[in-house]
Amino acid sequence: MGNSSLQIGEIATGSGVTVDTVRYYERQKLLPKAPRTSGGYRVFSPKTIEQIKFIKQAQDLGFSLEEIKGLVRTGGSEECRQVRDLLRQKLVEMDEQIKKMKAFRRTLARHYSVCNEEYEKNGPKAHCPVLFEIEK
Amino acid sequence: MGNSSLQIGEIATGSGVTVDTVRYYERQKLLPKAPRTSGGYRVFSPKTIEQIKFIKQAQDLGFSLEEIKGLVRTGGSEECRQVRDLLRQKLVEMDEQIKKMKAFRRTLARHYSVCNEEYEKNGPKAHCPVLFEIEK
DNA sequence: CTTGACTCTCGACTTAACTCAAGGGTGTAG
DNA sequence: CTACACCCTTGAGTTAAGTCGAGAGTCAAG
Repeated sequence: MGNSSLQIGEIATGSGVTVDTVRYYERQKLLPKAPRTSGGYRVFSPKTIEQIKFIKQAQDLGFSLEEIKGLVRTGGSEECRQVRDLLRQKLVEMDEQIKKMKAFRRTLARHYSVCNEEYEKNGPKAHCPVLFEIEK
Repeated sequence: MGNSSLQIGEIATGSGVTVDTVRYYERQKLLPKAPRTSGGYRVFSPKTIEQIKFIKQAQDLGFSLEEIKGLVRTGGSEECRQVRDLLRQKLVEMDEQIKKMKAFRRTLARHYSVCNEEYEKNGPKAHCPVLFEIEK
């Protein structure tokens, strides 16, 4: 039974966001409503830090907060099947996304080598052939 | 020598954006400044459509317009080496991104199977164990 | 030579996801 | 008891990437 109640500033620094963001996430229902002390201070459990990291990670991958809310269902009254179905759908979407990323990576790699060859041949003043310059 | 001059509406429908967006991209220098007719209408070549599709594709993968501008260098006066270096850097970033996507996919997949098992066991009223509910 | 569809600019509005400022309470150390 | 670092709410501001409206010009068809 370690000391497991943190205040908002500790949550913020622990998870790499600002206190404003933590409050914002609570308002947006991405985090459960934190209980309060008699003085009105929010009280958090340490796992809130992990929750925020999860949110940030998903966000970094292009999920909107609205979508993340779906992945996270703070409400608790949601039925398990709904969450499960949403997760399955997200998995499919991610597979597509990964595929697209790889394809785009190949596109960029091709641009890179065209660009590189041109540079090797004509030096720094080369007329860059990438994309919009490709249009000859 | 096919007919190769389109007006903004054709570009827009051809690339799946609005005319406002095309003008916006021109203002933001994501597209070269289109020449005008005597009447002031912009004149585009059909490859503008491909250029816009490229932009949209990159954007869909999480690049900001500012980053895409870097990949695209409408200016023409840029040195080839700079573009090449930027491309190389972007390739590295994309590799990281793809790696992260795969890791997150695994996270979601784990959530999915936990969720699914719970559902199989306790039916639709199951207490969903995913993430924020994991904190039993 | 008048429709009607299309285009032009300019400036204001929108949405997402914060971010900040003002004005005021809380809590603990000295 | 008084600093001082925290915390609170409310409401306004910010940035990115469009989106919309007003008012006006262009151009092919009839």
